[in-house]
Amino acid sequence: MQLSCINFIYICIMGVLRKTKSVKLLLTEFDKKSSAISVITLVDRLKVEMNKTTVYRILDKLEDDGILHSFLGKNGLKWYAKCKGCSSKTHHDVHPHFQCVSCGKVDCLTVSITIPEIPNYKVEASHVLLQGKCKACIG
Amino acid sequence: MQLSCINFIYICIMGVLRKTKSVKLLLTEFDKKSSAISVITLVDRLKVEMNKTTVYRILDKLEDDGILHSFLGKNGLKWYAKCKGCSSKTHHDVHPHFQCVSCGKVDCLTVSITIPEIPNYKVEASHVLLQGKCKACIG
DNA sequence: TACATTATTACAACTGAGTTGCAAATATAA
DNA sequence: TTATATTTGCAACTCAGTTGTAATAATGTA
Repeated sequence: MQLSCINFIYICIMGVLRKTKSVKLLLTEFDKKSSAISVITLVDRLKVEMNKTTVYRILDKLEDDGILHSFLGKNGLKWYAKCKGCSSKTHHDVHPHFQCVSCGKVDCLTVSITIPEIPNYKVEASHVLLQGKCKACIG
Repeated sequence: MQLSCINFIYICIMGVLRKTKSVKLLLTEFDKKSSAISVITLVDRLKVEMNKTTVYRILDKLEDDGILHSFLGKNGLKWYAKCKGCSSKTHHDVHPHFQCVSCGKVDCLTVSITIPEIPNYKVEASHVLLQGKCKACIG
């Protein structure tokens, strides 16, 4: 059973993040969709309910608290998705992301990509963005 | 023996790219350094010699002609590096890039990273950005 | 419930990378 | 040298993301 964001936030220790109307609305967006959402989409979708600054600041805090993780899409735009098993201390979401060139959708992939040992370099983090066609767009 | 950019450009078929003073200056920058250079660095370094619009437009053309390839760094900023064995038709430079968190330097890595087959996804391109410490910053 | 404290929000103004339109300048071909 | 096509500088713009501040709302405590 996957815990919804809304439920999760009521259970987990959220640091100093308050249960405001804006926070709840934002989390509801991530409950609706399992795939990632770009910040510009969120700002546009919630423009009636809240200011774009609020969106940016809440997303930033939710990431700090290990509820969401962020990454950059193919144009350098920021995306967010739900974390699975992250804490505020460590983000375990170092997984690849897939962006469909047809419909633009971005998914978190569960496959793990092996980064080989590279002489003279000490690799500490990896960002893998794959592009191609998603299931719906292949047919 | 590695051909310098300046020499390379005189030999290769460059489409409709003209040998202007600005093009030569830009290519000289890539001859000086073997690692990648960010656009903002280039714009700043060449601000006396040319307009930033010129920098952006020349880089764009050099990429089209397979002389340079571009990718996004950790902040979504654009970087360029010399291509090795690319033509204007196909860019072979689908290699990982490494960005040092200490000094900010970005290198093209020669290692190849295997992207596994992913069910329901047709992967067409991959962007891999590794972060950590480079040789100079490990010690 | 009421109050004090602290976090959050809206708003407007800003930053900075990257883009666009256009007239003037320059490279190339004839 | 001239005609043609490309390139350049400039200014103004776009747009994602940030910052300061005053007002507002959530939380803890009495």
